[in-house]
Amino acid sequence: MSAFQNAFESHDHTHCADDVLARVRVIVQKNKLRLTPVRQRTLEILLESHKALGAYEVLERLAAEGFGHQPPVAYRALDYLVEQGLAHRIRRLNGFAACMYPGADHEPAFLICKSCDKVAETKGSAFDPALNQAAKTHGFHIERSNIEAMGECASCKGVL
Amino acid sequence: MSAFQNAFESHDHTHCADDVLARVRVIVQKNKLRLTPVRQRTLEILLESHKALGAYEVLERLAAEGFGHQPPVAYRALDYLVEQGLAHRIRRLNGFAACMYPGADHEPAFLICKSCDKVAETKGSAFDPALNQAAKTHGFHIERSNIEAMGECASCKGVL
DNA sequence: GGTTGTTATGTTATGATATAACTCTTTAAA
DNA sequence: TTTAAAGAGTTATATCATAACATAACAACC
Repeated sequence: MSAFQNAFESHDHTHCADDVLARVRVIVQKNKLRLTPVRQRTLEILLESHKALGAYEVLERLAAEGFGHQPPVAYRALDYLVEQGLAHRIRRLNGFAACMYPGADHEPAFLICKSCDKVAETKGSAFDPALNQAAKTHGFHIERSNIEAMGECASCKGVL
Repeated sequence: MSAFQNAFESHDHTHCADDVLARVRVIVQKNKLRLTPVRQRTLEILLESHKALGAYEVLERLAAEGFGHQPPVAYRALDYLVEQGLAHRIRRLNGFAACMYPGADHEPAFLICKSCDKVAETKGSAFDPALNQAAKTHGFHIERSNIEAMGECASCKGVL
């Protein structure tokens, strides 16, 4: 089973973000997470776009809204969200993006458009089969994995 | 077709590294690459271990051997190797590792052991099927992709 | 073989990303 | 209502990466 949140197509983004937030609320209840104001707001900021934001971009926003002004404020909130599976780190961009499938327990994979900078996440539940096979054969135990694919989205291809 | 250079198992590493270097020499000839002293030495340094090295670690080594002392010296050599497919960037570790399959035109995937810090590369030629499928369906054109899996290797599992 | 455009190497300086270490506050639980 | 733990804020600094510029080496052409 697989799903794909097409960040690249135009869509009702308010609905899209609200939907994620609603699912997050359920998880927060269920797992008794402490989604404090900074953390909640950080998640909302990530959800405003399908782009990966740098910690300092997030910090700027938080500071402007009356939260702390120093890097650890943003990093801590972001790290917490990542730990809880509510956000992902996009290494290639030194950035963070909200998880589009919170609670789904998946190994995230991303399509990153080099032109519009947006990031789409797929919810494939499993590790890459080839890598998984190689790992099994050699006794390597995979704990986490992630895939980042660079390229160009349909909209941007059309435009160029 | 798939292959796996098991960095985690004990092996004749001199042979392992020499073998890669031999294949690199062929590629250099064929593609008329300019594998200058800094670049060659940088590659050799990466090949000394199966670990990903930070640019500043490489720089220290280069500087000690009479090359330049400033960050761009290392970054340029490393970037060149990456561009030519002779090395890979391991984002998760902010590091670089020699490519174990130079010339094979593959989408690299890595197993990274959290205990011993070594990195093994698989040579699966293609993109992850699930992601590739999602991309196709939505008109996204993947140019490059990479997979990084964290976990623990067989040797380390045994030790712990 | 010298001129010339290109690539490579080195420098200084700075930008961007990330964390350590500590203080005060809030929260939850005894 | 005290108290231990978690959170949020601070200052300072570590780590990773690149911009911009000067000099040297190379190769290709007349």
